Amino acid sequence: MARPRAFDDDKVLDAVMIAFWRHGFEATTTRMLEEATGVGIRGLFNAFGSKEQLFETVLKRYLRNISATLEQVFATPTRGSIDMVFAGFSQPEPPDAIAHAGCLMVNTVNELERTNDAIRAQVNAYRALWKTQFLAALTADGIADADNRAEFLVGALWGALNQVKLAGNKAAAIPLAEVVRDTVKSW
Amino acid sequence: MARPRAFDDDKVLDAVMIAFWRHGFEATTTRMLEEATGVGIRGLFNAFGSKEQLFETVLKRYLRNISATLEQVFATPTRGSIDMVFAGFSQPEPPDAIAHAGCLMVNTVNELERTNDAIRAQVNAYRALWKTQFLAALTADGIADADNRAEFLVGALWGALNQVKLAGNKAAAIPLAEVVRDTVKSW
DNA sequence: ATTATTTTGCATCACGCGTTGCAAAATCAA
DNA sequence: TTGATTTTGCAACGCGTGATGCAAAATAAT
Repeated sequence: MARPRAFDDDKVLDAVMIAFWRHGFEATTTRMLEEATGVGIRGLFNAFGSKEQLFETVLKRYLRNISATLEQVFATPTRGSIDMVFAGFSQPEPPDAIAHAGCLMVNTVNELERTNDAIRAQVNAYRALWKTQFLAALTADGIADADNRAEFLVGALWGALNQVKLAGNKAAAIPLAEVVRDTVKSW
Repeated sequence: MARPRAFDDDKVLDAVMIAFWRHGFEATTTRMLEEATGVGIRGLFNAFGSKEQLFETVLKRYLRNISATLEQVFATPTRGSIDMVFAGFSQPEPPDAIAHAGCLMVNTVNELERTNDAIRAQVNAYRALWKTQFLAALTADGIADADNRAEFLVGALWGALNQVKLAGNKAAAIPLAEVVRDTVKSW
């Protein structure tokens, strides 16, 4: 019927995600996307719409990825699940990872007013996802003041990720993470 | 000898600071600065240099402002000083304040690679300022593991400010702040 | 008044941005 | 092969950006 697409959508979206992750929405130019994906901008726009729609698609993908990981970690929600999250900062990252760029969603917070409502909604959804999981773990372990403490954990996590972005180094958040782990243990 | 400047430098820098605070460095255009200050861009550039230099000047000003406040709060550093910081989220803000925009320095983290080294250095200095004060308070109160805990407090504070920016509402960080206050009390 | 010096407003510059028009190329059912 | 349909690459567009050239305006010492 028609000419088939010459590139792998998943691979391209991953490359786009990394580009946005590293540089943010605004600072990532369409020319950079071309270079990162190896696909002409005409092809990208034809397949995924505008730059903003592309960003939206990528955020959805990011949310889905993390969500899948969280479902495993919090499969049986306990204090230990929370501990695993913050222990993650101490684990060395593979050389090809970009965990040193912080978190795509956290980084996006500062660009909210420059993007659309759908994007704002996704950042909020991401935050809500974390809170839900933390809350489940605290509740399952019968910990008091669970709601406020879940909110606290989300905030601490975002502070850690912000610090990672600032330092350009995942390990920079280890001291913070350690105190959080101790605090959770003490609840 | 020469024609005197027609505007008040302090007032202008305050207006510029608010503009950058609200929208970030990149998203604040020179035209917006004109409107915010009532001064033509030619006047601004003539007085303060380029947009980047202007941002640098404003960051320095911001750092100095907060530093002065911290010196008061931590004049006699104790647990209570730390408590005051996080209790601040519960205090209603005057209608003209822009505390709902989070913190200029925290917001700037995401723009670091798009600006120069001097700006990166100032953000780091700001973070170091907070850590120093927290550390002094913890040490003065003879609290163990002071260094890590000071790091933790900075991270928690930045997470809170990031949340404020996301919600556009200072009160959004209250649950987090309350847990931090309790935690500090328990040390 | 004259002169030296700085500020100011206007118009404008070159540049990079996101996006699109268009026609050639590629595919596959008929 | 034909024809319908989609993708692709090239060039280009309009727009907003940070920054500047220039001359008029404003000051204060001489």
